[in-house]
Amino acid sequence: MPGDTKGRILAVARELFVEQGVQNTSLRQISERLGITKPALYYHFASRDDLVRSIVQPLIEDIERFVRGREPAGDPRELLGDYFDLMWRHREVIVMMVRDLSTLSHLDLGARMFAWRRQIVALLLGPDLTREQHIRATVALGGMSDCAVEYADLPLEEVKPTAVEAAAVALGI
Amino acid sequence: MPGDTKGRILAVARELFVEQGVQNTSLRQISERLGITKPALYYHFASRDDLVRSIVQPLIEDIERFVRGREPAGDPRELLGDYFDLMWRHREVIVMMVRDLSTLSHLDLGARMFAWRRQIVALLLGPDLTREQHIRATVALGGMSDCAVEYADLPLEEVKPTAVEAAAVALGI
DNA sequence: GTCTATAGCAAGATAGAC
DNA sequence: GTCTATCTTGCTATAGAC
Repeated sequence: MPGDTKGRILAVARELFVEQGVQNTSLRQISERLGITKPALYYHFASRDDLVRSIVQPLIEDIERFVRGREPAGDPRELLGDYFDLMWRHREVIVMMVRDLSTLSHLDLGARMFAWRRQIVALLLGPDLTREQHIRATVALGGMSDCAVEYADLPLEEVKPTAVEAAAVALGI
Repeated sequence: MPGDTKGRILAVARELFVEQGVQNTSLRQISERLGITKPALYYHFASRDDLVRSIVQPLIEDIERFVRGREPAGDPRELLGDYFDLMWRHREVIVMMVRDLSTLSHLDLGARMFAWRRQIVALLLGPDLTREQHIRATVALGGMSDCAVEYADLPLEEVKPTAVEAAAVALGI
């Protein structure tokens, strides 16, 4: 683990991205904080985009696993809770993404997030939704991710039960 | 209204900012779409920031008026409805802001939005909140603004009643 | 009020030595 | 793997003529 420059780059980059935004962080800043030079970064990552992508990747894989590995018939409250856990696990990267959606849009993350949410709603309420159900689901899921971000510094168990409960009643379940 | 170049600049800039993000839009693009040159913009706006600020300003003033001009004793559902209307009126600019929060962070919009939301929650539930109430309020208000953005193309009356109702039950009122 | 021309800068990225 | 040096590009912004 020592000598693992690639890992250190990822850590420092994520730190800076979360702190001041992806767009407002240059490769120069990253390399300077690491005590190396800019070109050294290019030995480990093909491009700036490659670096950003590597940071977002774990979240993407986790979500895809989440929406695939479930059958629709489960307990909706449990699903809401698991979804909250997912948001919570990745809340740092989510803060980063949410603060720079337009920068990350060419990684087609906006469209993906849309698709994921639709799938999760389908798992919760079935594939055929009324507009009313759709809107309620937006309030519920949108509100829950806001919580994972806004209360990121509190202990999980002080946030999750209330957030899940509020989402559940918003959904009408 | 003709000859009002300043107004045309504002309109085109907002269009492009909403479409592709503030950060991804250059003054060159704005001037080209207008059929004028880049320096002409500087006759009407002191800087790029000045232009961005001019676009966001109406939303800011509207929110400040909203949180000031109310006494806490009103009907909470009516307040939720009026808040939804506010989000709805400015949904284009909100999309723009939300997609580039880190770019706009030097206008301290993040901090302001936080403060506004705190004030609105105080109007809804009083000044002394339990953590649980706080979390429920985050779900309710966060979910409602998500709706104003996600269903921006639908008619207001197809979205508002359900969104307000979902927010109200999430709040526990 | 709008133009041409350009200054000045910082970014991402590459070449090639060590 | 990391360095020095440099290329290229695009941006905001200004000077000054018309």
